[in-house]
Amino acid sequence: MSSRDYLGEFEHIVILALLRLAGRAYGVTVRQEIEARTGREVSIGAIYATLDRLETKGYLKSQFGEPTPERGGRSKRFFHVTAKGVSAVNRTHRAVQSMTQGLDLIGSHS
Amino acid sequence: MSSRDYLGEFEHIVILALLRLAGRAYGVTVRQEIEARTGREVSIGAIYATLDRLETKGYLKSQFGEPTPERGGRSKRFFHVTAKGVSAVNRTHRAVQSMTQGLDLIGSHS
DNA sequence: CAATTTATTCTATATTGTATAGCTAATGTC
DNA sequence: GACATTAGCTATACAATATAGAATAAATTG
Repeated sequence: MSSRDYLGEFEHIVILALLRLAGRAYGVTVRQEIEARTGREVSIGAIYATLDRLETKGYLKSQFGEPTPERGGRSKRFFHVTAKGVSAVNRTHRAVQSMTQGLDLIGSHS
Repeated sequence: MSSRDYLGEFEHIVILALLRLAGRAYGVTVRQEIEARTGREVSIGAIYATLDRLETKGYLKSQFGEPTPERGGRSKRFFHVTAKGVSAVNRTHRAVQSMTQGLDLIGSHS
């Protein structure tokens, strides 16, 4: 465990997108998945910046695939989560869960 | 909803601490609650900086209480979460949940 | 090879995360 | 009441994360 042990808010979302996209995760699909699921709009630049950071930390790995026979289309960079990345997700989840334990939320707060 | 709609990772933890501490949340107890629950050590400065930001965004409010009759017992600044703050927590939770839906985690990833 | 398309990289800036040091207001002691 | 001691809060600074937009690259087609 290095200096910052918990995933940032957006890092968390991005890494979850990778997990659910499994073998077909690359910039564009990651963005789509996040937008489709959460309704949150994010720039493609934001996606890549985060992917790069996560890879640097060893939570992801990536490799370029073969270009697909579509109009245009340079080759995609596919990402997958490492075991270390999965640990980070779990750690982050546990932290929130421990703080949420026994709270009802949706409360009546002024 | 303004520019950044989701709580940052630490903001999230801090606001959850306030919710569970209810009427007795102030700098010191917030810090204790987080450390006790998550095992995560945070400086008191980090706590206040985050509380101040959350208050600026309207997610919290604070007021000073009466000084307590202890040695050094100066008055505490008590914090409570606003309705807007509760909404932010829920929004953040929903985002993660929508991304987690149907994932097993604890997976076998390389 | 120019135009078009899909995808990635670069760059720049705002917001968050985090620690340390310093300041204030209480109480206790002589 | 001057001064030490204590609990709690503020100020400041800097590193890391979030985010957008423009620029660049690599394919495909006529």
